[in-house]
Parts: sequence; C-alpha cells; structure tokens
Amino acid sequence: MSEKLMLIDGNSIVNRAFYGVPDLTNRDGLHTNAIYGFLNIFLKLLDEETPNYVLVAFDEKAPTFRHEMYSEYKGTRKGMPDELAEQMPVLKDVLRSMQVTIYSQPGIEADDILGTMSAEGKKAGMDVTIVSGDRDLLQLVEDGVKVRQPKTKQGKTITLDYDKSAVIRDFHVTPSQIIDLKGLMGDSSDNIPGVPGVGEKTAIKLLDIYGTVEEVLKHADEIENTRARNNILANPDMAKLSKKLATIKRDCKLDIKPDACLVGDMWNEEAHANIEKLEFKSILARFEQGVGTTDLSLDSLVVSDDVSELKRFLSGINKNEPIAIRPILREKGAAADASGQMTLFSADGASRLIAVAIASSDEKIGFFEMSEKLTEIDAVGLIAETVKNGSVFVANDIKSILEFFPDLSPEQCFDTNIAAYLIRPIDKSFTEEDIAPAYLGMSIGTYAQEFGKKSVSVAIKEDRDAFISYMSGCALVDARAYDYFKKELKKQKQDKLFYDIEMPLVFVLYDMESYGIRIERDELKAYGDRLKTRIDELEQDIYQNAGEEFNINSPKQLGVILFEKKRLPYGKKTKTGYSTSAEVLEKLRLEDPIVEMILEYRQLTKLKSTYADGLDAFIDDDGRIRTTFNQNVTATGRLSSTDPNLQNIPIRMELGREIRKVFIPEDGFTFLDADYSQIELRVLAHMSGDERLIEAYKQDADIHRITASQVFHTPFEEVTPLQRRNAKAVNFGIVYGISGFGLSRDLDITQKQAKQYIEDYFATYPKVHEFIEKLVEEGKKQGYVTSMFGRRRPIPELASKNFMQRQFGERVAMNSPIQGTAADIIKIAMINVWNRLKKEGLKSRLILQIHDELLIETAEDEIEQVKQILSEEMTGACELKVPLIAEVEEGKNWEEAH
DNA sequence: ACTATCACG
DNA sequence: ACGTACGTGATAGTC
Repeated sequence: MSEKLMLIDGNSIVNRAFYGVPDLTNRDGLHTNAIYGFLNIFLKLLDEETPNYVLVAFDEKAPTFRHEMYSEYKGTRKGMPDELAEQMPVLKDVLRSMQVTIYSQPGIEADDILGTMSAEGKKAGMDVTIVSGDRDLLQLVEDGVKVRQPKTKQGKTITLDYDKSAVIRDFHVTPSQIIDLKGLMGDSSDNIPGVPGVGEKTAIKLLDIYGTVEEVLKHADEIENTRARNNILANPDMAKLSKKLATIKRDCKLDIKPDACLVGDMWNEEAHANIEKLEFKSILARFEQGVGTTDLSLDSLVVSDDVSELKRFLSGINKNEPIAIRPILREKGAAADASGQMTLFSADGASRLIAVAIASSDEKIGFFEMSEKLTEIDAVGLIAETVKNGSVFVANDIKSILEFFPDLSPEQCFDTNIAAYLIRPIDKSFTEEDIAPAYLGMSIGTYAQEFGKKSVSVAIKEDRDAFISYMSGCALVDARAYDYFKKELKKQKQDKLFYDIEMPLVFVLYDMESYGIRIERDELKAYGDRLKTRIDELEQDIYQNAGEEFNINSPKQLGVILFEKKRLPYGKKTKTGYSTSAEVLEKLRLEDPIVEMILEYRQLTKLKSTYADGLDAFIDDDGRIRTTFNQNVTATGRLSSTDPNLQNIPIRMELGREIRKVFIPEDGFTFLDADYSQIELRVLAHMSGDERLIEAYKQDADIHRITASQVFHTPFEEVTPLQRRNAKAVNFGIVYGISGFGLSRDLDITQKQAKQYIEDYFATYPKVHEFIEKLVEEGKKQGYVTSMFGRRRPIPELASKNFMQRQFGERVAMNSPIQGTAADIIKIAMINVWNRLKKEGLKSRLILQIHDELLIETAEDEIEQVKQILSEEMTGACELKVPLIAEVEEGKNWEEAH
C-alpha cells in the first residue's frame, strides 16, 4: 500500500473551529475553543486516514510595517479577533509537542505551501489528503489527491470528501476548472473581482463549452448571450488577472520535503502536560489508554458459534463483573433470498437474534453467532443467567432489546445511551460511535463508513472480519463506558435520576409501546372520507376564486396568488419569500374571501394527511397503533413520540378533536385519563418559594384569574375576561423565559405595555423574579442549569458572542429547570403507577403519556381501584410546597376521557 | 437535505 | 440595530 500524506490548512481549520465551537476557557482564563475544535478535527481525521506523513501549514503573520499592504491585498478579510489570536501560539506549541510538523514561510501563502507539497507528495507516489474548509483548495484535486472539508452540523463535525467526481457533482466544473470559474465569476471573500455581470450560472455554461478562461476569451465574440459577451469583451484583463489570483502555486521553493513530515510519538509526556493545562479531558483520555488505543486490540477476541464456547466465555468472566452486550438483530421486513424467492425475515413480526458481541469490564471480548450449535434461546438464557448471578447488564438502548431479555429488572441494567444523554442531553446521538470519541478517547469508526448502507445480515456475510471487529468494538466501548459513566453520573449528582427514574422508566416505556392503543379503523377511514369531500369542494372554490389552478400546498405558489396576483398586503416575509402562515392569513380574512377558504383548506389537509391517512398507515394487524417513546431526544428531559407521534393528536379545534373518538379501549376495558393541573406553574411556585404564588395555589381556584386579580389589583370577582387572558399569557411567558417582545406578540400589544405587565407581575411575585434571575446567573457561571432532581441542561449559548444567541440562552436557563422538573415528576408518577398496577395484579395498563397527561386502558372491573391509584401516585409523585393536583376522567374513547 | 407550516404540551 | 417567546414531530414542497 502506498504511503499517505495528510496536508492541513491550519488557518482554515482553526477558523472553522473558533466559530464552530462554543466559547471555552481554561482556569487561567485562556480561550481554548479554537484549539479544542482544531484538535478534535485533527485527531478524528488522523484516525480515519492513518497517514504516515502529516504537515500543518499556516500563513506567515505579516510584519507590522507591511500590514497596510497586506490588508489591502487581502481586501475584505479582517484581522482575527483577540480571542482567536491568543490561541494561535498555544495551538502551535501543542502541535509541536505532539511532534507534528508545522510549517510557514515568509512571503508564501499557506495555500501555495499546500499546493507545492501536494504536487511533491504525488510525485513521490504518496496518497495525498488535503484538509481545508476553503473551497479554493478544490483546484488541487486530482488522481491520488483528495480534499476533505470539515463542517459543523448541529454540533457534530462531518467531513465532505472531494475527489474529482465529487467536485464535478457539486460545482459542475472539473477541479482544474475551479480557477477558470473564479476567473469569470470572481470571489468576493477572497477579493477576486472576476468579470462584472458574470455570475456562477453563466460561468459554468461558458466553461462547459470552452473549457478555460483563455478559450473563452479567444471565442468571446461567439458567445450567444449578449450581456455576457459584451461584459467579457470589455474586460478580458479582469478575467485573466482574476484567474491568476485564484491559482494556487505548486512550484514554490520550500525548505521542506514531504518525507520530512513523518508522524512521531504524539502521546508523549510533554504533549500530555500541554493538554492537561488546556483541560481537554476527552483528549487526555487518549494518553491514559496509551498509544495503541485507537486500534482496538481485539487480539483476545473469542469468535464462535458454539454454545459450549459461549458457556466457557461467560464463566471465564469474574463473578459480578459487568457484561456489555451488543446484540445484532436481523432487520424486520421482507427480502429476496438467493433464488429470488420472497421471504419474510420475521413472519410473526418478532425480531430475531443473528449474533451477539459481549465484553466485560476486564476486557474479555467475544462474538457469538447463532447457529445449529448455538440457538437464540441458549444465548439469551446464558446471558440472563450471568446477570442473575450478579453481573450488571450493560447495553446501549436497552428498550430496543428488552424483548429478548424479559426477566431483566432495572436494578440489573445500565443503559449507556441514556447515561450519555443525561450527561449531555443537547447532543443528537448517543451510540457507541458517539461515546467512544467523546468520553473514552477511542475511535471505532462508523458503521456507515465501514459498511455503507448494507444491512447487518449482508455485512456479516460480505465483510465478516470488519463486522466482527466493529460489533465487538461496540461491546468494548459499552463496557468501558459503564465504568466512566457510573462515576461521572455520581460526580454530577445525576446518579439517582439515572437509577431511580430513567432506568425504571425504560421498562415502563417498553410496556407502553408493546401494548399500543386500539383504533377504530373504519371510523378513521370514514373521517378521512368526510375530509376529502370538503377538501375537494374547497379546492374548486379556491381555483375559481383565483382564476387559475395552482398548488395550494405550495407556500411559494400561494404567495404569488395572494400577494402578486391579488395584491393583498403582505405581512411578514420569510427567507424564501412571503409568509403565508395562519398568523398572517388571519389578518387578511376580511380582505378577500379566498383567505377564509385557504385557512379551512389548510386545516383540513393537515388533518387528512397527518392524522387520517398518517395514522392509518401505522395500524397493526391487531388493530392497534404502537408508537415509539424516545427517552433521549429532548434537551429538557421530556419524552418524545415518533412513528407515529401520539403526543400531538388534535384537541384544540372541534373538527380535529373528533379524531380522538377513534382511539378506543379493548373490549371489556375503558379509558381513564389523568391530567396534571398547571404542573409547570406549580413547579415554579415551589422552586421560587414565592409565598404569594404558593398561597394562590393553596386556594385551589382558577389560577390565571387569581394572577389577574393580584397583578392588576382587582377583586377576584371583578376580573374581566381580558384581564384573565392577559394574566394567562404572562404566566405562560414566565415559564417560557419571559421577554417583552414575545408577550407583546402573543397579546398583540405594544412592547411597552408588555414590559409593564411583566414588571407588575414581578412586583406581585418578587421571589419569582429573584428565582429566574438566579437561574440565568447560575447558567452563565456553570454552563448549565439543573432541575429539582438534578437533571442537567447545558446552555453553551450563554457564552456566545452573539447577542441573540445569548438572549436565547437566558430564556432557556429560565425555562429548562421548570419544564425539566415537571418532566421528572411525571416520570416518577408513571413508574409508580406502573408498579402499583403490577403489584396489585391488575389487567389495566398505562398506554400513553402526553407530557402532563397519562392514559390508562382500564379493565371495567378495576375502574375505582385504578382511579385511586392514578390520583394517589400522580399527586404523591413528589412533595411540593403547593398541592400537586391530577384530574382523572373516564370515557369510552380518548375524546370523551379528556 | 432544507424550509414552511401546523399539530400537541 | 438587532429580531426571539419554551419543548417537540410529520408532511409537503423545493432544491
């Protein structure tokens, strides 16, 4: 295999890191975010590429006396901010200590260093990878030279890889034509003028025909488009100059050669000390693991398909040693076998186990495949037995494999996915692939990278060794993560939340998902048909009124009809055009009859597509719908529901509410629906300790009315409906993290008036004011806020340099502890209700949670008992300074019960 | 894959 | 001068 050279555009990556990573400082007050981001990207790519030679190129800083010239040449590019400038020398020191070659040369730009090194590397027969966020560098792509662009997307870094075909795909020109492209269209960020009046579209078209700037100029008089022709004929020198400016040199005289960039011992003592000073915990972990950790040493891996081997393996693990399990499940659904015969993988809908990777904390690792010598029942039984004998069952996403291990209990389990979620709930994913680099200093690659879109049953056949290694790596990550997370959760005081709430909840949710909820299919269909009839009528009326047919569902086309053809006054605009939201249309109701029709059309099509048709597609053969309750999605600790979402079934509007009538209990059962009354405001009263608000809740009367009475100094009996509405909006505002603007918009009043309301509110409930101010302060100081039960919500936005972002961070700091505590409380209630139903041997079951509401499918002969349980367990979920009230109702369908 | 819209708490 | 109420997920259209 040929040798690999990795060339890094230092300035480009460090810039990207600085703007992509939230503000970090170490205890000396040194900003470290750019260094941190750089090292993470650097190490990730190093793991992926495993190059033999590495070079990081930087621009030589311009001497002071040349500064004027320099900045003129660089045009619009401004000097870097101080927070970044101070990190540059530190970063270079760290890299130097890691024995990474860094290079810059006076008078030569980093781009030209990269261009020259890449040419020399290629000449020496090396595979070259250039790492840069800068598009300019794409011109260097050729056979044997690729460019990787790191990008931050939703907090995660992904890299876009460019070879020749990828460049053509994304830019419609070949790599070598990039400079011709810039020659014609210019590049404002680099101060390259280009030809005036020639944009991207024209440039691409011309290059497609003529190939290069020179050829375009030669045939300028043949250009069909008059405007383009005249512009080019008038400015031939601009094109030539621009191309020259855009061209990266590949023949600079450098004092370095590729083979001098050999990768040395990165993980040495000096580097360790440097990184320790910077307080990069996740990177430090790499040192502790030693040099070889990125290559998982799976030498001791046991691979077998024999039950006796599995037995021996498990008995070789020390007693009580935790075992991490990574089951490989055959995907559900149908597929064609070799003979083209269609077979159902799991005829009964049940999943099947193909194999299981197992790792213990003391790093014994095995991969066991089901076979004639090892049945699923044997494997599952042996694992269950090991757990019964005292080993903790560690896995990532235990709910998804609980069907295989029906006898497990929460105390025996540790879910690494949920642990990682509690530690950083704002991340998007918590699999082994995410945990390994973030917390363990390991890298196990990604499934997609290794196996693409192959299903597990295909990958295990076609890439057997890699597959075994990947899955065993996952099990090992889980085993190590157990040790790390167990300590970390305790340190963060989230261990109780984890063990007493989240882990037991896994079992509750599994049960709820399995039961599902019964749907009256025919009624749902009839409902959909009723909608269809009316939608068709509306559609015709709208076309008639508009005088033409168009796609009413397209905001773009609708905008043209309303605001251009009909010239209705447009309110807001979105990035892409006119806003046609209900909020805007409401205000146009009287302007034109079409508006009313569109509003109704919108409402009906929403109901039909999302609910009538949408839900129908999820009805199982037994007439029930089974949602998935996600326990690791929200930043605040709430659950979410997907496929389908049963937490947003209509209720506010009469017509939508009808849908709830098709949600019905099984024969012999009824629905009991229990709703917390004002849980978030009660939590606020408790957490703030405001005496007046607490007293208000003790009265057990209409809370918005009490608020109105107190804030507006009006006797309770005399509160007007408007006053009540205003007070209600303020109450909501407080919970959302109040802002004058938000309240003014909600109530359609001036910001000044809104501000006055807020002030009056705070004057009435001073401790509420104090409380939310303290939350913001705490958030700024710690970087996170917590719920009553210790649940964390990190708020990096509070450290943002952007005012808007910071403002958002403040609202989040006020809202999250309240929403989070309410979420904690109902989770406790769910667990306690579930346990009581089990303990008392009842047939009734919890089937849905909608944030402050529980739906129980209740056996007819258990109604009174379950009512009692619900009321007791919801009210008693925790002790607050105000009563926690739950209202329980019965009904023969969900609409009636709520 | 992203945007606009709208359903819920 | 800026331009936002908090937390979600599904659908359709557009690129």
